Amino acid sequence: MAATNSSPQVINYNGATTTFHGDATPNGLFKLKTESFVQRSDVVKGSQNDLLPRMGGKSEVGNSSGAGKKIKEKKIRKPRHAFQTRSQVDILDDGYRWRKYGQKAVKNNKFPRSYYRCTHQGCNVKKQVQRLTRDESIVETTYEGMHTHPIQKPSDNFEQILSQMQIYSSFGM
DNA sequence: CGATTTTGACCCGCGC
DNA sequence: GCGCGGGTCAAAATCG
Repeated sequence: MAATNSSPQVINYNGATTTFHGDATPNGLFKLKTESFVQRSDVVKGSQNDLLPRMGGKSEVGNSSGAGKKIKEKKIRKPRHAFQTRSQVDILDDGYRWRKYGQKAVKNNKFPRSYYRCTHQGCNVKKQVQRLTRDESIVETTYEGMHTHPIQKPSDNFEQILSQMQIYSSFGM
């Protein structure tokens, strides 16, 4: 469901308030509709969140093949950026294709959290969307990783173009 | 028919 | 050591 490619009706940042927290860009390209800034040092905490070998996953029921050995690689910091967008829909399309791979309910929140993943080959960008119980109109989107491929979506909104432009300027490295 | 969604099960880290 | 919370994957179901 939700938006499909070549869909005439796509939910964009139309009248949505986006709040960025985490790594701010030195460039003043952030001229989007920023109403209120929320400070949250919850992004990129002092923890090692490198790429784990294989955590969650059930290969086979009752399968205990002791062959999973993996050495710990270097601790690479995972770029995690939280975005708070004020929208009525959780499906905020940023121009990329996402495939939902899970949904879990949070204890503090009444609404479940959705996990999305980029359907690109080699692009392991993850994104999670969570609705705030306090404000059902507020959606917290956390992006993990960065895209390295052009957007294959008809972006008719200038704001979107600016958004991706600034993203490339900051993370496109 | 293919891609994507949906739901349940499984796993890991941490706390107690 | 066990429990809780959070996160991921896999198979089945559904949409286009």
